[in-house]
This record gives sequence, C-alpha cells and structure tokens, in this order.
Amino acid sequence: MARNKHPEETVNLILDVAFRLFMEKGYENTSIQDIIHGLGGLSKGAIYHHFKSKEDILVAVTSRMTEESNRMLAAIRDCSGLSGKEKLKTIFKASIDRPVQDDIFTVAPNFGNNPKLLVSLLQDTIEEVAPNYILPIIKQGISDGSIKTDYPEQLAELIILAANVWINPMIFGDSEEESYRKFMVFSQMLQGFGLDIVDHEMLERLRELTAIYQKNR
Amino acid sequence: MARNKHPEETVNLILDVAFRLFMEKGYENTSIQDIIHGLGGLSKGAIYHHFKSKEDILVAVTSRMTEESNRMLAAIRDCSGLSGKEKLKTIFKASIDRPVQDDIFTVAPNFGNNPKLLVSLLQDTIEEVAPNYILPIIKQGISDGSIKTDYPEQLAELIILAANVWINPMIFGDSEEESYRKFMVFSQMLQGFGLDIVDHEMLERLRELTAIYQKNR
DNA sequence: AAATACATACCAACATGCGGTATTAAAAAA
DNA sequence: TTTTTTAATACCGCATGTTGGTATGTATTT
Repeated sequence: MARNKHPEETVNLILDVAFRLFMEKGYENTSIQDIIHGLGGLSKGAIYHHFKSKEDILVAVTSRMTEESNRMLAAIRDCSGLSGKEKLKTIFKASIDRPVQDDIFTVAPNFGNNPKLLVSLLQDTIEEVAPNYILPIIKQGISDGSIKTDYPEQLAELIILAANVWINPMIFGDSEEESYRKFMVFSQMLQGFGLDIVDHEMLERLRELTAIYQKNR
Repeated sequence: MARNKHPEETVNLILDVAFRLFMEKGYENTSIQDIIHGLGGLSKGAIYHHFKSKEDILVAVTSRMTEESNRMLAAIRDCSGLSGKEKLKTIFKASIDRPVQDDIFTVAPNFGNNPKLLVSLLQDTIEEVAPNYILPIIKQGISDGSIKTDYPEQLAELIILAANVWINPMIFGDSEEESYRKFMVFSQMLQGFGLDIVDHEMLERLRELTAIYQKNR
C-alpha cells in the first residue's frame, strides 16, 4: 500500500472502520486484526503509527461521537437572549431533532455488549457534559430566576444522565412505546424541579425517532 | 493439592479470590493466572472444571453480590401491612443501613476501571431489580392510593437507577459532600413524584457511610 | 538529509482445550 | 456387614491459537 500524502485520511479511515466494528461486535470482540481487515491493504504498522494503543482508538472514536453534540451544547450555552430554562428547553429540542441522531439510531448498537464504550460515554457525560455545558446554564437560570435549586452540580448530573443515558434507546434497547413512556416520566421529573420544558412538539418528534430505530434492529 | 470432598468450598474459594481481584484490579486486568495464584495450590484445570469461562466467573461474582440485597427486597415486597409508599421508604432505609454495605464500601472499587462489572450491575438493576422488586411495590402503591403515576414501569426504573447507580459512591467516586447533595436532589426528585420518603435519620446515616468510604480510598 | 508513513516479522501474555490421574461415593458382590 | 467394582467427579498442567503490542526495515515526502 502506497503511503498517503494526507495522513489524516488514513486516521479517519481507521476511525471509520473501528467505529463500525465497535458498534457491530463491541470493543472487546473487535481485534486489531479485524480492523486491519476492514482497512483494505493497510497493515498493523499503520494503525500503531497513528494510535498508541487499541484503547487510544476507542477514545478517539468516542470523542468523535460526542464532539458534534458538544459543539451544539456550547453554542446554546453561549447564546445570549435566552433564560436558563429556555436554554435547557432548546437543548432537548435540538438533541432530539438533530439529523445525526437518525444515523446513529440506524446503526442500532447494543451497549449491553459494549461495556467499555458505555463507560466511556458515561464518563464523558459526567465529567464533560454536565459540568461544562449543563451546569453553567443552570447557574444562569439561578441568577435570572428561571431555575431554583440548592445543588446545581447534582441537578445538572441527574438531568443529563437521565436524558443521555436512561432515555437513550441505544443503551437499553427500548421499544418505541417504552421510550415514549420514559420521556413522559422524565418530563414529570423536570416539572418536579420546576422545569416545565417538554412540549407536545417534542413528544411527536420522539415518536418518529423511536419508530426509525425500531425498524433497524 | 488433594481433591476437596465438598466442591462448593472450592467454588466459593474461587469466587472469593476473583471478587477481591476484580475489585482491586478490575475484571480486564485480572488474569486467570492471577486467580490461580490466590488459590493456594489449585490449578487452571480446577477453575475450568467449575466455570466454563472467565466471564462465567464474573456472572457468578455479580449474582453473589446482588443476591443478598435481592433477598432483602423480596422480604419487604412481600411484607403485609405496609402501603406501597411505606415499602419504598423501608427499602431505602434498609439499603442504607445494612452492615454489608460498610464492607463493600471499604473495598472501595473503582467502577470506572471496571466496565464489565458496572454493566453487569446495570443490567441486573434494570432487568431484575426494577421489574421484580420495585415495580410490584409501585403497583401496590397505585392500588392503595399511596403512589400516583401513569407509567409504573418507567418510574420504577428511574428511581432504582438513581438510587443504586447515580448515588452509589463506588461508581462515581463521590466525596462525602457530593453524596449528601446527590441524596438531597434525589429526595427532591421523589417529592416531585409525590413521594416524601427521605427523613432526617436517613440523611444522618448517609453521612456516616460516606465518611467511612472516604477514609479507605 | 530528515522526517514521515507505512510494512513485516516477531514476542510475551492470555483464555481456553484436553489427555490424563487421583479421589470419592454408590452399587454390586462376597 | 464387609469387600469389590464401577462410574462419576475433582483436579493437574501442558499444548494451542489468538491477542495487543514492539522492533526494525523501507519507501516516500519535505
């Protein structure tokens, strides 16, 4: 295989193949050999030139999964003219609506067979998303009076964990009906914290998404 | 090593050693050789006589971890003379109070380094604990009027996930203060569902427990 | 010439399989 | 009851294939 003049293309190729295999078979059941096989001519040396370990590939894969979502979160967080509560509502609306979601849904991975990837996303949610994106919004909400809580850090964690993990059909493989019911309970939970941010339009969109996911299992 | 007349002792020995190693070093970083080393004379053949794979040992370890807790849950679930809401309160009080908790706390495992074990416990929580123990109690609460919800299955999941996973200091390595604050938010969440079941005594006991955990990290 | 992008050959560690042996308990024979 | 037989079980430890990772070589770009 001739050397590539644009090495980032090779990196992306490796990540593409690894992502697909990690989703299909799980991280632990995907060998470096499997990845090499999907690379079309490239060898082990290529992989270990660009990545220092198999785990390093997983880290890159997960951050590529989350970075787009994080850009959206940052934009909403830094947007002016919205109250804290309104920003939260915007986030949930956007995370349901964004088209990438459809792609990920159609992959239909099974996180039960993918412990490392699940933990990786869990840690990202707790250590990155909650403190860097949700917490500032909640703090703003406390300032502008739209959100009331004595424990903003913990509220941020609980909300984003419920939204990103518990409700995520990729993780627990919920049926359409179950996803819908989870969202209703989630909505009721938010109301208990004084956050009435789930409207009818969001529920309709959710029904569409879960239907797409169900078809591709 | 002479053959043991009571093979279940050998099985228990293997599970004891495996449990300790899985906690100390994580499942993935524990080799069969490591387990053999802690066995005092027993060999690889002994292990593969009693267990069909390394993963099979993990399953046995986790079910041994949860079965005692599940017995307690079953007793409360089947106890007569309590309303649904009162049973929930009893469960949280007991799960905080039971002395075994202290032992597990002092092991101070790091679930971030133990993806398989975390997922194993997650699945147990979702597939066993929620439907078999919490759900019947909530359904009873709906009947006797002490609990109100349109989605008992999902409410059961959310409550037990928050209680067993999110609040669990073994999983997210919270400080004493963080654990306390999580519990306050958890309590507020329950109130949002009309469940005022966290009292002052439970919060005091929680402070003790988290202090024990902090000392042994 | 120096750095980069790969290829190839190789290694140690690992989970697991397997042929074999020693021990036990139950059935059969005495 | 005592002894013998039999078959199941507990265990040993080496063989095996696969794994993630490394060392070194080679061609290409800068």
